Amino acid sequence: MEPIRLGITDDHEMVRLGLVSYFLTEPGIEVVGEAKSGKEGIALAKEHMPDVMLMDLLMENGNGIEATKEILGFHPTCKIMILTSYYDEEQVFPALEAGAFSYLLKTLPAEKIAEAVRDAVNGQATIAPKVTDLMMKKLRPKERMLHDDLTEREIDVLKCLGDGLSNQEIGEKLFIGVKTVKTHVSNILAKLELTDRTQAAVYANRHGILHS
Amino acid sequence: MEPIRLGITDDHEMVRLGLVSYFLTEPGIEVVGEAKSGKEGIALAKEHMPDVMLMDLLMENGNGIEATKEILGFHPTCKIMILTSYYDEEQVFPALEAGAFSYLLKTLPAEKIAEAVRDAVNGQATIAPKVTDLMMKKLRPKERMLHDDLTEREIDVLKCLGDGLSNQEIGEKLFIGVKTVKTHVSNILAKLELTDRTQAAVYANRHGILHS
DNA sequence: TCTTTTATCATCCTTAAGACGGAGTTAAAT
DNA sequence: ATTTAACTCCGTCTTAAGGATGATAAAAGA
Repeated sequence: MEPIRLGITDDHEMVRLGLVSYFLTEPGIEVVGEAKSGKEGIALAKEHMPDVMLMDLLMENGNGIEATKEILGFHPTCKIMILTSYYDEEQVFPALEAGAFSYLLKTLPAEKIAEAVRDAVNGQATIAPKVTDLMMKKLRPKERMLHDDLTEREIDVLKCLGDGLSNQEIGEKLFIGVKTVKTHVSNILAKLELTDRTQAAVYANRHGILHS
Repeated sequence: MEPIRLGITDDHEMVRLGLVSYFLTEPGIEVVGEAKSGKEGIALAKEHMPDVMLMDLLMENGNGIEATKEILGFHPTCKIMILTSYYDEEQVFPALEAGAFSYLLKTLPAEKIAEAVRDAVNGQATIAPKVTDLMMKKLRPKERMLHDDLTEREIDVLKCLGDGLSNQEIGEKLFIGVKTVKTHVSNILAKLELTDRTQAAVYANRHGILHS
């Protein structure tokens, strides 16, 4: 049987070293190339068309998510396996949306990683338990936020309230009249079931409705 | 010249592999042992008394900071070099207080790590730039908080403001008259250089002045 | 002991806030 | 074509908020 052709993209030199040295002793898996950035990873994939690519996420030059999309563009059967230290929501979902096949944490023993590589070739994805937890949390119907009912403009006003601005100041900031602001504020208070702008300011701050 | 005797404590198998395989090719540095937890690291240090120990921080069984303290207890000349992925305040300062000699990030190329190990033996500490940034931030005299001037009672009132309570409600909660509350609020606004209760509420929330 | 700070309550005055109702415009949805 | 929703603006009315100022009593310092 042909060995599995594996690519490695990771900006940590030691991680690359560790993986390479491990897979040297691992029969059936051949490391066909290493890359230390997203860009290099893309080039590597183009050149060697590996069966599986181990891909770090946070890298200096072109992140793993972009690289994943790119690679799948010209090599759609490549099994791209995210191998990262983090498991933030910010990372996990974009990565999976980009088409990553597996999602592993670097805490995983090398043996398990090799196993996951073999599984990937057989169509079996491996997702780290901590990541599945996150997915469950995200996928379960999230509670309806009161402020989902707010219109865009009302959100604008609420953000200003969250900064402690007066109606006058809000009007100047949003280029609308004070009366208009008062209307928005009243509507906001009604929708959020609050009694005054101070509570609205607290609401905005505690729910992270702030100027981005 | 005797080779530098190096210990490695890290729960990531790949990192250990990477380090070991790198130092195999590095003259003058000999890896005398590996450990995959704080506890193992302590045992390793006890057994081999290495000149330098590369130490991860976040590990399952006994973290790197505890291990650092412990090891320096019986082997005070050991240069313990933190090698971690993170650089939170939460990690950096306890680690340095514990007696860690250097603080490196895993993003560092292997070559630089070897260099840092040699430097450590010669008494030259290496601290990652991102970490020194943190240190500067922490060490610079922290700005006087405006609310240091507030009296206890005013803090009580400010906490209530932070919850969006009206003067009436605050009075009921603190068992004082509305007039008194107004006095306190006015004093708070003057001391914090704010214009109204809404800004005070924002201040309270953003500075974490909340009911504990 | 004398002074300062803190906490309490008070009066007068001004105004920003907010409720309520009405209305015109645009854009999207039906 | 009609309805609905969103954004805008206007006026009236009521009240909570807040500034300025003063007073009293207890506690803490000097």
